[in-house]
Amino acid sequence: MQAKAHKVDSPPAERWVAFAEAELRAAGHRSSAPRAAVVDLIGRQDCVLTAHEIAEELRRRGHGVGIATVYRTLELLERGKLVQRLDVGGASARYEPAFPGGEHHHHHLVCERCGRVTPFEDDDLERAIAELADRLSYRVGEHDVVLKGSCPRCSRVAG
Amino acid sequence: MQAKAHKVDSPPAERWVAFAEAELRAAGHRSSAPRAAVVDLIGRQDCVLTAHEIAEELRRRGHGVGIATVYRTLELLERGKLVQRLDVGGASARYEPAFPGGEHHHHHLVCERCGRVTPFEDDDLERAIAELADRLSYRVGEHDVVLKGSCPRCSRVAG
DNA sequence: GTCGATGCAAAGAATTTGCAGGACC
DNA sequence: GGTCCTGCAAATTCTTTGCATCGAC
Repeated sequence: MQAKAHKVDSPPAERWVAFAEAELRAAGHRSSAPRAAVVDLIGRQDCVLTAHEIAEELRRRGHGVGIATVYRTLELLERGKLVQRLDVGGASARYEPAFPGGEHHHHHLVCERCGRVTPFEDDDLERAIAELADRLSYRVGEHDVVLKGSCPRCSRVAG
Repeated sequence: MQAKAHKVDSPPAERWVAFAEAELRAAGHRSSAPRAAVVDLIGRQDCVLTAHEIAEELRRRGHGVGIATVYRTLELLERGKLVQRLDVGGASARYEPAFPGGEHHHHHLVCERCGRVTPFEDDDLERAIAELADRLSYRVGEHDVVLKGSCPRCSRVAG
C-alpha cells in the first residue's frame, strides 16, 4: 500500500469510447472522423489531457483536427457528463473520461514541482466529504478534489 | 451546526494587512500607495477576489490602480505565501489572505449555479487528507480542496 | 437536399511583459 | 540620484465565435 497506491486501475478505454459515441449519437449528434478521433484519444489516454495536447497528438498521428473542433467536442462531452474537466492550476483546463454512475470515481494529486498529475481513490476521504456535505446543507455534486504538493521523486531530490 | 456552519470566523484583517506589509518590507520591497491599497483591500474582503474585482473595487473607491500592478502585487504576495491562489474553475484565478503556520486554514465550496464561494473547515477531512498523503508517499503541501455542487439556496429553487 | 460539423481566422478574455516616467530611500 | 514601482499598451496564451464549405443522414 505504498508507492503504488497512486496507480488507479486503468479505465476500460474501449468501453468508454463506445459509450461516449453512443451517447453523442443518442443526443442527436452526427458522427464524424474528427470527433471520433478526439473521443478515441481521450478514451485511451491514462492521464488528463489539455485541448492543446489533444490537438497536438492527433496532428502527430496524421489526423490533424482543428483546435476549435477539439474544444467543441470537449464541450459536448462535458455537457453530457462524459468527461470530467479539471482545473489543476495551470493555464489550461484538463480533461479525462468520466463514467456513468460515478464508476471509477477518483481524485488527483498535482506535483507543484514537476507538474505531474496522479489519480488516487480514498474511501475515508469520500466519507469525510459526504458527511461534510450533509452538515453544510450543501449538495455536493461530482466533486473533484485536487491536492497540491510534492511527489515522492521531487521530494527526494529537493527537500 | 446547520446552515451557518459555512461561516468561518472572519479573519483578523488588520493583523494580516500589517503582517503582509511587514513581510514585503522585510523582503526588500519599497512601500507605495497602489500596492498598499491592494494589500489593504485583500485583507479586508471576506470572500475570495479576482484581480479584476480588486482593480474594479479600487477604481470605484477613487484609487485607480493599474491592472498590471494588481497582478504584480498578487504575484509578490503569492510568492511570499501571503495569499492563497484558488482555481475554482472560472476563467480567472481568485485570491484570499493566507496566514503563517496554516492558521485559519480552510477549504471552499463552489456553487455551480450561482457561483458563490463558501469557505469551510473540517477536521475529519483534514485527517483523511493527512493519512492519504502518508499512504501515497506524497508530500501534500498547502492543499486547498475545492468542492463543487449546489448551495442550499440554489438546491431549494431548482432541484 | 438539409442541417449539423469542420477549419480557419478573427474576436475575446485573462495574464504577462516592455518601457518611459515617477516615487522611495 | 539610483533603483524599484507604476501605468499604459502591446504581446501572449487559452478559449470562443463567425462564416463559408463539406459531409452525414
